[in-house]
Amino acid sequence: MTVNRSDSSPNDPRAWRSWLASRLLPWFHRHRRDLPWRDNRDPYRIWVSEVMLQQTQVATVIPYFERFLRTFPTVADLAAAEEQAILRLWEGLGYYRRARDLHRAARVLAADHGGRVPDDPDVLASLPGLGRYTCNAILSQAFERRLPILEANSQRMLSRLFGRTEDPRQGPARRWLWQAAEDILPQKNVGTFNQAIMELGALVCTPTAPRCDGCPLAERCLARQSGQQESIPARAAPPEIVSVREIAVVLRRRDEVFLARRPQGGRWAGLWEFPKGPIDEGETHEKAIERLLHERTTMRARSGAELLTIRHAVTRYRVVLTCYDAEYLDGDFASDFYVEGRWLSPKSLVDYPVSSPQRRLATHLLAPNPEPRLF
DNA sequence: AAGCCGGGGCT
DNA sequence: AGCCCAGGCTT
Repeated sequence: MTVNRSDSSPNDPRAWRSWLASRLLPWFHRHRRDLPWRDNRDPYRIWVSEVMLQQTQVATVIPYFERFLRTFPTVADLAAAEEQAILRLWEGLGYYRRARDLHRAARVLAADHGGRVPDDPDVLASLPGLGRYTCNAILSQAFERRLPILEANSQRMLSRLFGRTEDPRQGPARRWLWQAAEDILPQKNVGTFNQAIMELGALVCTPTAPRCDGCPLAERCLARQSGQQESIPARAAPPEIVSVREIAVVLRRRDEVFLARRPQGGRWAGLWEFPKGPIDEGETHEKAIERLLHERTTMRARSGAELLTIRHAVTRYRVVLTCYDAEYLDGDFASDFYVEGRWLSPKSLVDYPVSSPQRRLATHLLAPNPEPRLF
């Protein structure tokens, strides 16, 4: 068996293990924020917090978390809830599939696992919404399982610590970072250690202007030694701006509102219904929309000033859209209109003081003869 | 591997 | 006005 000589290299994360724990754990003990999901090791609390924290900052999550746990203190409470009640508490957090997955997973646990969050990686990983990060975060924090985590904070912190100049989001670098996150795990206090890494990333090793003066790892940080702490992690290359043909439309028929959209280069794959419930059997969405619309759409993909133009002839459907610089359209025919800015961004629509962006949109669209508004 | 989901905070 | 955030799922 050959020995990988990198094992003894100073850049081998395994060689940093004891030093890291000795620097990180005392720092965390001193600087850790008092966050509501740190009150105890209840795996359900940790689970909910981890899901809410996905792509969402701590300060945003706190009030949602507290309200959520007051309403649904246990897995059983969550499992017994209506999805709409859960979504209502989620309004404003975004990524609403997280809430639906949380609900579905709670129902599985209530039905098959006695309403407990199991100390079992295979069971956890089988639940919707629980990927590698979230599973390991729960298992390490609630059950002291020796498993690594890698998310935005630790990814940035480890990239700097080990002087990794490549894009940490790309495959090989990402695999290296996961391995490093595993290699540096101490034998004890794994949950605390994982939290300490993230806390350092959140409080000290920040995306811009890292506070190296207050960093317990500064003396060995390779990025700092080479003055690259500001340039690591490498920025993702900005997405190439490509002109694509895309079309979007909001349809209203009787009391039902539909939002339809053709994804980039694809066929009519996306169609959501607002507020909910199927449209009539017998007429496919695709057929109806194809028939209704003659698109003249040029839209630059993702970001930048966009132009969305829709031409259509309406027969059975009524098309309603109120947005920036757009004309209010209603009736059996419609003229051209376009939306500038993000396509159907909730903020570009009416600021309606009710419920989620989706519901806000739906409510607005369902209102009789809404007035056009400029933003 | 890339696209998609999303509102809010920060510079 | 961008960039970023305690990611996961789908294609």
